[in-house]
Amino acid sequence: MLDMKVVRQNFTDVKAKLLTRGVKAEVLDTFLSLDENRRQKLVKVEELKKYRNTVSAEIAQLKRAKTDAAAKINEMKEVGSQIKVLDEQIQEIDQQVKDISYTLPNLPNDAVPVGKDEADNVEVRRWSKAPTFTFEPKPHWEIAEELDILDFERGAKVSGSRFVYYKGLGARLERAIYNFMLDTHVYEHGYTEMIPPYAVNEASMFGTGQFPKFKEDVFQLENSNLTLIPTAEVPLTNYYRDEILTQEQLPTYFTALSPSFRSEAGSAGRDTRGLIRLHQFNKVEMVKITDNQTSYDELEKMVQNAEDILQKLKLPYRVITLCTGDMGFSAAKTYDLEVWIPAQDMYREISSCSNCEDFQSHRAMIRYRDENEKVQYAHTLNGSGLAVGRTVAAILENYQNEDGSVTIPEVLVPYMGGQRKIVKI
RNA sequence: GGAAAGUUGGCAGAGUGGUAAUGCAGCGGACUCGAAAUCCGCCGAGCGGGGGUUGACCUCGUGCACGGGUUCAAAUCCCGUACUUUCCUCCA
Repeated sequence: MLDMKVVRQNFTDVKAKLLTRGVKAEVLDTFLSLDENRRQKLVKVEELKKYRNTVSAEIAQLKRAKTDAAAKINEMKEVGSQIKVLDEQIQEIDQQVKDISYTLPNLPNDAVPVGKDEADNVEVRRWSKAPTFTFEPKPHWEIAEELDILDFERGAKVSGSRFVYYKGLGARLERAIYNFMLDTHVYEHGYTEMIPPYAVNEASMFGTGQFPKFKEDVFQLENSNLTLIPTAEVPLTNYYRDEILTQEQLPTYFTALSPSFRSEAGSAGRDTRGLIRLHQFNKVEMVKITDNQTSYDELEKMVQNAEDILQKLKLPYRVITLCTGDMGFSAAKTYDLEVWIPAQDMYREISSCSNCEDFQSHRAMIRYRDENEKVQYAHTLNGSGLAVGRTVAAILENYQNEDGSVTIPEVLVPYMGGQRKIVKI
């Protein structure tokens, strides 16, 4: 959520920036005039309330002195009804202001390239080269089904499309990967390991920006206000919701493995096969809560933490900066990491690291006291480190051999009980 | 799922209709070589306005879990919701 004062005082600038994110100009103009109107009425009603407070004190005096106060009481009845009318009007305007402000995306950082969609994203760097195959590389779902380590058919039978069973060494591989990721983040990158709730309440979904705008993207539990988390970012970032931290608590680094549940409404027909787009997938998430000075340094470090995983796995990838039109709702700046998927002959997103600046902390009220004891909004960052299912897909494809077997990346061998290869039984 | 109690400032804890005691903590000062103890003074979040500065400040409103209601006036009365704790039941 944007700071109302910032919007008001820098309206032209804010408007220009939000237009690059697809917000309509008239929405912003309405927003500004509603705010103006609200403040005018607020001044009036506050004057009346001040008057009421004064006279009420007088009434109390008269009552104590057992004097007649009927005249003042009658006057206050009138004032009271005026206050009520104004309060109702203000409340109504307030609601309209909120309805708009809840759906306005974050302001892009100045360094973010302006653009319409993913075609305007900017590549920052590449690491390693796509492997060359002496045979036609197969898509990961074919490799996996031949090795009997993934079962999409039975996933569909038991749950529906976009659900899968990992089986045998497939399940073992998934577990090896996320243990490796967690160990690396905890023991090398300094994150605190968490196991968060996998269902969260409405306030938490609002806090990180999923609600109210993106309700159709999630699985809502019936007859409750609980939602299955679409990412561990939600419970991790909301950990400090409605709290004021001390500066010593910052920066805080959290990491967690969790399943992520997404309805994938509107993506029918896309990535219908394989591990790329499922209703449920595992992800190791990184979240940082920082002060408002160091968050961009922390973002760079977080991206490096994610890259470190890919480098240790020796998976070719590239880093891109998302343009204004392609960024997520809460982000001020986002780097995506895209891993090489040989069978598709392209890079696919495997991590997304964002600095949300104070956008989420305004919603979730995550604050800290600075060295002057002043309350400041914290900055929040989140990034995948990494999407586990997509990592499995990348490994199966990049490490596949002509005979249908898959070599285990060196760094995972200890996590696989010494096993170096997955072969057909 | 059943029953009861509770939710007040950083913490503890009063307050059953007249506008939030008190203690601890914190800040400033005195005493002291310094510290502790003691004494004196100050301070109660947060949120939203207005004026002013540009982020020293002044001022008002709001604020006693949240949302409504009654009243000239609500922490106090009424209704609803959430959460916490304890007991019972159930259960990995």
